[in-house]
Amino acid sequence: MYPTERHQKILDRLKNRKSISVLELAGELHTGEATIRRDLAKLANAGLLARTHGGAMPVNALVSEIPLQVREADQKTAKTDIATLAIQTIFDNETLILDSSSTVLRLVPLLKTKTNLTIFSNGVRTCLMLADISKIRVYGTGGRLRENSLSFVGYGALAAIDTIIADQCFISCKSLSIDHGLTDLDVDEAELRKKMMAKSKKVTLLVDHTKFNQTTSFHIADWDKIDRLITDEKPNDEWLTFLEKMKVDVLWPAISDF
Amino acid sequence: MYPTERHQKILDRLKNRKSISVLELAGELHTGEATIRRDLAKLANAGLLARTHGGAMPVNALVSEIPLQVREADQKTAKTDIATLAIQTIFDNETLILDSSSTVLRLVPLLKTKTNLTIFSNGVRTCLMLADISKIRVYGTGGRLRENSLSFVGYGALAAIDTIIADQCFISCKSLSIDHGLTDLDVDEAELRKKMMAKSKKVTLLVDHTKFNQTTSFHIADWDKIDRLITDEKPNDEWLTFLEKMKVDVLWPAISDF
DNA sequence: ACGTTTTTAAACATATATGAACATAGAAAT
DNA sequence: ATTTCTATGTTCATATATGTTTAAAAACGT
Repeated sequence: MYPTERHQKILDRLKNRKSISVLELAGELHTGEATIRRDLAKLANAGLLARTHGGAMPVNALVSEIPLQVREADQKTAKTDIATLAIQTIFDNETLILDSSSTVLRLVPLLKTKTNLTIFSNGVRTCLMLADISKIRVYGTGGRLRENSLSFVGYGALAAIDTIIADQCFISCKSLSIDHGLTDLDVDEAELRKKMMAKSKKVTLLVDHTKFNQTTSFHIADWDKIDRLITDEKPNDEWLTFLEKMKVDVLWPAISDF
Repeated sequence: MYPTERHQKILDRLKNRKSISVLELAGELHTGEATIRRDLAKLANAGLLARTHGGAMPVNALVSEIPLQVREADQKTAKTDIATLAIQTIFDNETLILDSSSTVLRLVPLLKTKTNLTIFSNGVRTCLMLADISKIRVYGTGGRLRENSLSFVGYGALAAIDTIIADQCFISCKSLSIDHGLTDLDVDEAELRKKMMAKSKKVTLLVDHTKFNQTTSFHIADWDKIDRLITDEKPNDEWLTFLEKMKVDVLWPAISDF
């Protein structure tokens, strides 16, 4: 049996179930566990299913994004580290664009240390948190509301971003790859981030280390669009060399240990 | 069973309950207490439930996250009465505009009884509550965020409303007067409501009885722009005569006592 | 306020799952 | 026929998940 044929069978089996195990698949498809794991890794990478320990779950948006939220909760300190570095790159009187990601959201409380900021965001939670800081002018993009991420996307959001020019934008994404650049699971979010970057003089990417060397369905940008990358762990030498070549400034917490 | 799958089950179980205990979950899901505690910690960390001693409570995360303002607390039954009447004027497949007022907000939970609605709103809380009802397409206007009302106003909001045509709009206001029509305390909110009315085939005003015979600074509209008025008490004869002359349909709760 | 009981979170132990490295076999290309 | 490539299996160090124990914290009854 060819891999592609098996991939299809795996997806078929998963369609009618809420989950399936590696062992189960290995048995039914008469192949080894390693093979199944490799298959699942590919399918998960393509966004066709969600990997779990011991098996996989279908990615019916509803089901899949919740576990992702949970997984993200683990990275709590990572995101705080990132935010602490990021706040140092922001200056008084700037106009910023913030995306709707939870990583960027962590930056919001720290913004109260700056004065006279103007901030645009498509994140409902981001806007809500910013509303507490009265000295910041906050603009929401509006647009279609994505329920699971509580963010505005689509034509309305794109049009809103189109009307402005920002000094900086801070964005995150689901996955990073040297070959494929930044990618995301949602086409609307990807489009919007593309626009955000285009309308900003400087682009900073905030991502924790778990996002490296992964690819998801929708392309956001290539590395030449990124000015600065802030993460929670020192990237490996391959990445550092690559990022230097692409003229991306890289910041991670250890850098302050000198 | 995988952690992610169990997380989902925990959330499912919690959906229909006011609380659930660790022991109960451990029993039903055939796993140890420690595991459940670890799960709950993660889910709570992700904001998907609230931890209690011995168990967990559902946290309608989106809504409860926002402290309900004092304004919303009083006139509670009045606004519920109004919402109950208003929902009967809404039909499946309609496109609605809702303003950001707390009176109109009370209408949102009742919208789940309708199908295929498309809703535009400038209220952040309105959008958040609507996000819970997955079968509704929700569009936020975006614009400058007014902190105290958590609503979007200004050019961005006006431009967003300008792009649409709605079947109905539901708006409220600070004060009503026979001579001066509808008025509000905020110039931006007034402008926006004017635009909302202009872009709707039918305009319904939701106001409790305390708003009658008052005037505030900014003019929203005269009575000829209003198609229907829903309130919580029968207006006096002067008002009834006037509203009849202006061809405004008036609804109040007593009307259903027949 | 006090002591008792329950609940919790951290530390540890164990079992299972994972991905990387390597090896092998068969298919495709030369 | 030989080489190259791909798919698969095997092994192993590591990561993850769960259960168990224990000390501290919180809730409770008196």
